Amino acid sequence: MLNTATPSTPAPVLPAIGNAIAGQHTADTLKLLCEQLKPQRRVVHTGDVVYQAGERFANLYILNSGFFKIVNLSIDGREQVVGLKFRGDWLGFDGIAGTRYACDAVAMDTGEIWVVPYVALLEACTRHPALLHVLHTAMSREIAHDRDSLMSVCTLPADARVADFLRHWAESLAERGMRTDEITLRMTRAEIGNYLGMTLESVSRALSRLARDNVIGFATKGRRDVQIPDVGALSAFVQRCLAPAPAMLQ
Amino acid sequence: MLNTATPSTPAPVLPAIGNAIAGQHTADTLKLLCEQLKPQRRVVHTGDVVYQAGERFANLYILNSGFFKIVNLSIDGREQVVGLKFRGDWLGFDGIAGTRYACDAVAMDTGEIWVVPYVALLEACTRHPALLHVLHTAMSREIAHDRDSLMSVCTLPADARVADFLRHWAESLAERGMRTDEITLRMTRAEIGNYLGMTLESVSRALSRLARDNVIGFATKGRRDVQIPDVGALSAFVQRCLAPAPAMLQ
DNA sequence: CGTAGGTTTGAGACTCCTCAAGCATGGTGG
DNA sequence: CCACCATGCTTGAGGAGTCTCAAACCTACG
Repeated sequence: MLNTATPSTPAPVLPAIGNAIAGQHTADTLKLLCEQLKPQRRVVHTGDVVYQAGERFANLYILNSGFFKIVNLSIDGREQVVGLKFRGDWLGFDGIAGTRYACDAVAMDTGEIWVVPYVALLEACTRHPALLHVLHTAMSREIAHDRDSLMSVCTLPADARVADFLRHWAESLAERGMRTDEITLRMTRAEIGNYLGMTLESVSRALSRLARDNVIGFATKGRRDVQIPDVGALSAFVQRCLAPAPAMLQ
Repeated sequence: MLNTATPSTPAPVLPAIGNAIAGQHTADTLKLLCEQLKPQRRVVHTGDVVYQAGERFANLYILNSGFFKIVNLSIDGREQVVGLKFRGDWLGFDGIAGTRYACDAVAMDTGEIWVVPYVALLEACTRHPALLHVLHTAMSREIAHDRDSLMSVCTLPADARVADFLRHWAESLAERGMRTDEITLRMTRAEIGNYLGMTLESVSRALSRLARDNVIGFATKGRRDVQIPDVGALSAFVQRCLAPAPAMLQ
């Protein structure tokens, strides 16, 4: 659980399938926010808690670099990873409604977050309406994505869920202009399984099958790094899982 | 699938376990919105589509009465109920980010919605900042609730999921000042199962078990109406499902 | 009164979980 | 430097839970 020396946000690199301006949108938005809000910057390391369930809500956080998980806790002690956040994402929306945060936000790597007091943000929005739309867009995206997660968990078998998880991860990186052909999962199998509603053993088996089918590859050393030569192959794998025996030997 | 003659929002009635001002918060918020926004009112009937995935985003909708489902659609044709909405809830947040709605919103009963053009809402917010906080609260609640749904699906066995679903439904009604001792499920078993990530048969079996354990009851005629004498019993049932064999016979 | 849609219940199949063992990796201290 | 340990990963065997398929029932409606 110690910090790796290298932060997880290398200089943006072209994604495998080249959209030359990939990541530009994220970068532009971040620039706007930084200029308008002059946020306090805070460096976090693996395991650092950005905010905690029950803590009084005051700030939103914008992720400039690093990688974070959102963990929901139930009264009876169940623990559930309900979200994963990358550069450009916001943290803390869950706190607006109840005056207290509803879950934990934990860094899974070294990174930098921008602290934005909610009241200061609202004030800035009156001066600069574009900010308000950026905020709403971020919340809207989160709502839409949470629904997609629910659909994945509800409609996909275990193997497809893992494939879809990797696909989404790769696409998130691509949107931010980062390379997707080899990604480093900074989550254990147990965390992935928790997020996807399955056991760590099932995650491991799913990954093994994906590797056997050459949909993904493993780096020479260790199995934390996953090679994704073709993101489309992951989508195809998902479809194959959904069609039990399509036109097998047609 | 025809409309029932009676709309689903009777005059607010005290909830089973009396919080004398239950529903007051919802009512107050709706009053504020109505006064400030003077929204266009629209009556909908069972099956009416409020908005559709792909349709150009322009409006948000506030639910004054009735009962609605949010349906996500995947490219490959999977269909997933990802949300249920009651009086006081908002519809359409998913459209803000992408300029188009990301899912379908469908009425499951006769009801009334208030149409609020997004740009008009923003304009009104500059004049009346309290509106902005109401909007953000609504979005925040939605985010928090979506996460709770994901946790339910990921961590609870089938029976507990159904119990938790009923508990949440009853609490939603209670918050709005409606009676919770006998509720009418306006969803088929298939829809419930889809929402909870299980088959209609499993839902049916779960309900039968809940009835056998006297956690719920069925009305004399038909099995659409569910009696919930004690919402706490549903929570207890969920806990019992989570503790496989706790202190069985000491 | 017949039909259609929704529900219940059963039996068998299949997926995924549980439990267990063995292996790999990386850090620590002798 | 290497033995040692902790942690995480993989794989197998067996079992629990859920799904699939099928039949029968019930209710509403024409």
